[in-house]
Amino acid sequence: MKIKKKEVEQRMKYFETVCHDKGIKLTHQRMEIFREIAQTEDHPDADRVFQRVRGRIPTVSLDTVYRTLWLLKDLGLVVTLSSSRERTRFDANLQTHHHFVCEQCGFTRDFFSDDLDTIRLPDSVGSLGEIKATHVEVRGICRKCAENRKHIGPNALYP
Amino acid sequence: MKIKKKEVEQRMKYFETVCHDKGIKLTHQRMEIFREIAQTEDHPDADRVFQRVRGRIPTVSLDTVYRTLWLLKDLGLVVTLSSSRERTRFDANLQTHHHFVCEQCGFTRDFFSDDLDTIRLPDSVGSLGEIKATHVEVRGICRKCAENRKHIGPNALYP
DNA sequence: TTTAATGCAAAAGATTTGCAACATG
DNA sequence: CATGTTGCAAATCTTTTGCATTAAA
Repeated sequence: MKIKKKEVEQRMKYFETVCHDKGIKLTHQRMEIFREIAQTEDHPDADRVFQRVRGRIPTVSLDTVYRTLWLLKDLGLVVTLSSSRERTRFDANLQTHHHFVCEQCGFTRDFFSDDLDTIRLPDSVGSLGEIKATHVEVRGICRKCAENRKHIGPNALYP
Repeated sequence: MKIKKKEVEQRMKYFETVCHDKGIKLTHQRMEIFREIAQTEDHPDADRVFQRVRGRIPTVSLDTVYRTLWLLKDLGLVVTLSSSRERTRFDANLQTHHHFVCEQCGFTRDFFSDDLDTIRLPDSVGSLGEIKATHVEVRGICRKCAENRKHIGPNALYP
């Protein structure tokens, strides 16, 4: 599904502003890679972005796509589905439950809530398909990572 | 964090029952791999399971761990965090929103809900760390996949 | 004894890195 | 023009597969 042209233009403008403010060069590749994500609602992965951008810049390389994607994430211009650069993780707890995940170190802990288990979803969701399960993912910074940051100072990128 | 011994025993019992009922052989490796996930709350990935099981079965191989993990998932004995065997996917929508994900094909669509954006989390969550974002992941089967299943019949494993 | 499961080694996939050439500001 | 960015090729990491051997039922 396509995002409205006007919205895409706004996203591009914002992208350009952020890059300019942070002294990040606005290359042809970066613009097309960002545009690709900005103009679709289907949340492509790196390879899909690569395939599509290649249609417009035939010489673009996959590693540039990867580098740009993580850059965009660091700049806060895109978000990732499924927390981070993580491998698949397994859980033997079959009760309905939810997760807190640390964005920094991947620390994950279950939590339980009857309220959350019974949340009502908008009707529009039901029309997308048959719903099997609903669960809540809370992303944050765990205590240990917060503690480390304090010691190192607020500007440390990787504690 | 460790799961209570009694709970682990129950999970093991259930695992053994399911394997027996489905005619799946109860090998030493499978038992230790399942036990590893059943006895911890930290949701290990394949390699972490491998490292830990290796402490007890030094000759176990990583590919057996992978095969067993996916088998356990097919049997419904474990669940995976972050939907499926997917690569990281990117999203330029910075508004708070939620996702419907098809378990079969990975089809993903945003949805919005003021109710969900303001859900109240149990206090226990706050004690795990600083909360940055909360979002709801709905897993299901999209209409297209449901349609395909119908044509092929209810027993088709992979339409 | 029969059949499925394992371990090995190798293949296939995905992502990252070093470096010379190049483009942006 | 200076520096950051790209593309390439190669390295690295993760996951899967084919096949002979082994073990469960």
